[in-house]
Amino acid sequence: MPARPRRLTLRDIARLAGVSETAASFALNGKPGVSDETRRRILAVADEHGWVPHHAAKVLTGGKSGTVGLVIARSARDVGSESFFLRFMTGLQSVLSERRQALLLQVVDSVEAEIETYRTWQVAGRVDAVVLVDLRVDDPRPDALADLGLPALIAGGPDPRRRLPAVAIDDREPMRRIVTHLHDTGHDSIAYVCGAGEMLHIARRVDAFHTGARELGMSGHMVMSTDFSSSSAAKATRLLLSSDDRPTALVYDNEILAVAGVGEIRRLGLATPADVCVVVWEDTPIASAMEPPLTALSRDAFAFGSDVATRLIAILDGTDEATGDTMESVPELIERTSSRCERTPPTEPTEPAS
Amino acid sequence: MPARPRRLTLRDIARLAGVSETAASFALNGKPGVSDETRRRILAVADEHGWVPHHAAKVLTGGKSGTVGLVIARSARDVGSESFFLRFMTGLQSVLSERRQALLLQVVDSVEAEIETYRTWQVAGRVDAVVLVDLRVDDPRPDALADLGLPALIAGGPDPRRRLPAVAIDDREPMRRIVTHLHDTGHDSIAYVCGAGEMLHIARRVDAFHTGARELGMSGHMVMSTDFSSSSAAKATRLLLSSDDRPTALVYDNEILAVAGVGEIRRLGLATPADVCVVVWEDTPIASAMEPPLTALSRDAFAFGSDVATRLIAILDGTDEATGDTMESVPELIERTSSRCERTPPTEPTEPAS
DNA sequence: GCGCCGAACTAAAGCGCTAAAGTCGCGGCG
DNA sequence: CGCCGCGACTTTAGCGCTTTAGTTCGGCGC
Repeated sequence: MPARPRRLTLRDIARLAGVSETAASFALNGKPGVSDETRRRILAVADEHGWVPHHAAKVLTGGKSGTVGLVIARSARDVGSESFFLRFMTGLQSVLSERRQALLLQVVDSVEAEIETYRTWQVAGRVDAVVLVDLRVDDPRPDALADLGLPALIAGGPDPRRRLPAVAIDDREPMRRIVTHLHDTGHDSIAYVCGAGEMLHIARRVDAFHTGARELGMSGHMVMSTDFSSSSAAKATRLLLSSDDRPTALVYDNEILAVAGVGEIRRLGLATPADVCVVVWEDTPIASAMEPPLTALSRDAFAFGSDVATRLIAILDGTDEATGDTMESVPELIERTSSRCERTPPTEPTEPAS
Repeated sequence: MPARPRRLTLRDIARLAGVSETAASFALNGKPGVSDETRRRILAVADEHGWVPHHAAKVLTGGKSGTVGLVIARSARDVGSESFFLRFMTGLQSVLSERRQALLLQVVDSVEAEIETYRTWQVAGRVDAVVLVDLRVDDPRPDALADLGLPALIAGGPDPRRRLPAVAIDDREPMRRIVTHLHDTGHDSIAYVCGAGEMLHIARRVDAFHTGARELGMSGHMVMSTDFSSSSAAKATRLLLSSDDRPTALVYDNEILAVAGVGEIRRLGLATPADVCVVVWEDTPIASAMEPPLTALSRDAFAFGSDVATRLIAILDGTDEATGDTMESVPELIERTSSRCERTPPTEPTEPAS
């Protein structure tokens, strides 16, 4: 077996084209200083040999690393449960790939480890920017990143302290729509089975849920927080439905919870939508294929990912002032059978009992 | 705002510790050539200032890039549908993170673009190795990678031409078990709704499906290939069940197809498992939470990912001869209600009609 | 004919690190 | 007593690229 030939360097290309390294560098980077004729020749040689600049060398000489970082702080086995995240990442990638930006991925198990990863990446020059996901209540990460001076964009904020820009998601309006929809179809007591309460977006949804129900004068509005697992969704459902004045509609945070919930409802001898209506906060193929098909909030995770990537690239290019938030469009509520019940629509608002 | 201080270099650390750069380098890399005393001092200084070597510089001086590449060649919007992939990636990451290996991710839309990405990564020195997924029938990638000389490990092979090592998955045995299970519970005509037929693993499953059914003397065994979408799964189901001698059991390739299938079965006025039994090739929370709960093949995608990562690291360390295949353990078939039918078990094998 | 200018190049330095090749002092040995 | 060898360093070169400071040379004005 012949020794693998040393990889081609700029020097080789320059020699082959009969010019200096500098000339070759100018030509290949589209800088002035070489005649068109020479430039063409150099490019031809480089192309012919399939030359690609050595990444490390380029970075070392002040170049950008061409890499965006993403670290996920969840217990590793949990990450894979819902499809939102993968769809989001794919959307991110679709834009990044086009711009020849790579995605550096890391899964860690705590927010502290995540911050440490950012520091290391920053100091080692591994990434040009990072995307921050899963913002928590009282999250130390935006501050940490701002202090580090590592360009960052929050996916799903906004940052309560406004130190980092965000592609924000409005969780309140969709929740308001869901609650209104349920109210308009005759429900007076509803419940929300949500994920981990320390997530900022969950906290916002919970708040909007209560506020919305209260404003519409509903008599019951309960929230049960789960750990995003099927079993705890089933348990929450059982608890909620076993009370005497049980809610007539349940809102689930994602497809995993909803599937578990619907199963549990059936097991309790109740029917959907006749006895209990169901709404899911995520429209996946699962939602529409279930029996009955589930009313769902149709968020476009892929588009969200590409929006984040697009904004991030603008920030890196300096064409975005890297401050302030952009807002994702409010998702549509796709009404399906699971919330099509025969309750009498609310009559004229009755005088409150008090 | 004070100008951000220049990042600390090895030179700074060396100066602060009162030694030469080389001494510092030796100390920080655990190489001989410095006294314990000096080494301690250097380490203390580096630690105190939170020094981390500049990645690009390290790579440039012959170091490994500390990065593993993964490129996914699917139409971007398709990637997010099934959970297997994300769980696999998380498993990968869990091991890689521990070893401070980063994962470089790229989504492209064709196998050709994928090969081009490998070439660029290789020449630019961006990755030390890559993981190859979604092997196709007549896949050009293993050969391309072998020719490039870029260390690679196939997740889910084996490579038909044996040019690359693989962490192989046995698709035949699980399929044999599924078919046998169905046969033993009294089915004589079964069908398999699979994904894209050009995938190598799908081709193997299809083959095992037919072979198994034939060996057990079943009178019907049909296969319908889909594009992994809900709608085409529903269509396949409809077609299969509308024939006069319709199959009494359906096998689906993943949770998306199964959910769509079960919905369609119900829409056709048939019941599961009474009229049609269902088995899914993937046990997710969805499978167990559905009504009825689905009999499913319990593959551990997370463990698969970590096995791949472990083997890859061994290859990079040179502790693995980087040839030959390791085999994932055969997944268990979790029997649930969806395949618990009341058909009479097969009597003594009857004489073939011929 | 001479100086000057700009275009088209080249030489050399430097990014942050590693590694091969010194240097220096000291104990041991014939 | 001179020399060898060795441990503990330092000096120097070099990884592949960019960039700053030259260098050359042809043309142009006067």
